[in-house]
Amino acid sequence: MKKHIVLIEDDLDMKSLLSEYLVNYNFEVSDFGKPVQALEFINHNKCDLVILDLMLPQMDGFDVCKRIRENSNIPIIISSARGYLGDKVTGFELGADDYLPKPYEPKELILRINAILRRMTKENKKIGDFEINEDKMEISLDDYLLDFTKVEYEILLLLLKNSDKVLSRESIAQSVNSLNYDSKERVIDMHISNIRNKIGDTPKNPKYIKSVWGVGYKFIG
Amino acid sequence: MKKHIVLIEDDLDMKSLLSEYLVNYNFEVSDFGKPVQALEFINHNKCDLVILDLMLPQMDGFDVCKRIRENSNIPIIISSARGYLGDKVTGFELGADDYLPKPYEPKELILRINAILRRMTKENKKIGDFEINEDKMEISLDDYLLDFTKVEYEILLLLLKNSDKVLSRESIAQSVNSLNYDSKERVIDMHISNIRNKIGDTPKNPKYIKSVWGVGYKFIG
DNA sequence: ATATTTCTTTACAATTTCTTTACAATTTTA
DNA sequence: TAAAATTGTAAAGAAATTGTAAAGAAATAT
Repeated sequence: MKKHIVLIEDDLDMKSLLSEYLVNYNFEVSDFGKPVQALEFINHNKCDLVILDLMLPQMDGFDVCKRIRENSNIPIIISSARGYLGDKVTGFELGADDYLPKPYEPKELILRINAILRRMTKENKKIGDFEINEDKMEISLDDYLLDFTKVEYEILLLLLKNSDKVLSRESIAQSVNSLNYDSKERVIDMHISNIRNKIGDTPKNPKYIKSVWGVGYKFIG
Repeated sequence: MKKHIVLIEDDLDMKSLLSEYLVNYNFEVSDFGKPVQALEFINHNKCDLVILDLMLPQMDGFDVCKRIRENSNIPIIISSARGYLGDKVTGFELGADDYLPKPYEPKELILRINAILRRMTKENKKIGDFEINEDKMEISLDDYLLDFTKVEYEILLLLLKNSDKVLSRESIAQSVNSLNYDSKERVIDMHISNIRNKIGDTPKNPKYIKSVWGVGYKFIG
């Protein structure tokens, strides 16, 4: 699936140029000249990465960075004409993931975007006793290939990729394609129950999938 | 806990200089002049990040990068005197996480190390003897993982985050999701009592949660 | 079209958590 | 000091959540 990039850049030419470039590299791009709108957008949409230019009119670029970090953990690449170390320090301290001094070659931006996204979308093959092959849509446990339905596969994959993290039923439903949370909530419990059967896990004293009472489920990594 | 960094650099002066610098920034450092030994080390020890210099004698630097990636997902920062885009492309394609052209300011290396490590290890918050992991919804006391119900967890979290501040029962009820203050006020007292039991605290002469007579409770930070 | 598989809903028992009550102990107020 | 207010908590009751069998609906394959 296309990764969604938010571009914050006040120079109109630069904005459209970069935007186009990113689209050519198969990213979905939402570009903003005004940080306020960008912040609004980030808080209400699923985005994968922010590219933030430091020279912005309304608001200090660092302030934007800080404001993004207040509500979100989304990766941020700061690009700036100012290459001073002090600016870099500030940028990283505010939670930026990379700092790219202008002028830079667009290709390098792509490289850095991909490097960060690669980390984010844990393409980890082995997680605990499980082994994932996303191409084949297969998950094995202790070298034994298990047979999951599509929804079961997606739920287990999500749990595995978020090892130890508590996932609410709602967030599971949202993440799992083809599961809408209009459905009665018990759907997910049912799938979890079936997954547990297939991986030989028990709800009480679980080895892999733990129920978090009143919240959801988590994979024990 | 100290993060363990593997430094691969064949220039002896540079190696010891950088090594010392990193140690000053409170990293644990293992430095290697020969990549073979570094690879061996990485495969048999718990390391958090690799700094790889491209100018190496025995083996092409990119080859080292590739070899590391065959067995490990450890973050790699490539540093190189060659700043050509082509080298960057190769580096990132082989799975590097950052590419830092020489000469660079050591401080910038630190910034980039920290930026990457921040992503890798969602660090637990420590407050006094307590350690919080909000993703996992877990709180430990003196490294001992405690088992709380949802409401208990939320109340304790609130108290911890407001160390030394007196919280009224009403404000606790408001902050804690799923607790409405229509309930009789004693609900919170009850939860506090249960929390105290679990963390081994006594109402009189408390170590952690102090009752503030006529007002509410506070965590003693 | 029919059979099969997968997904969703329902229902109910088992379980866990939350709330209330009640009373003793403590602290403040008068 | 006595009365009033507040706190601590055991125990009981109420409410909410979970597990899953079974049945129905929807999608997919034959």
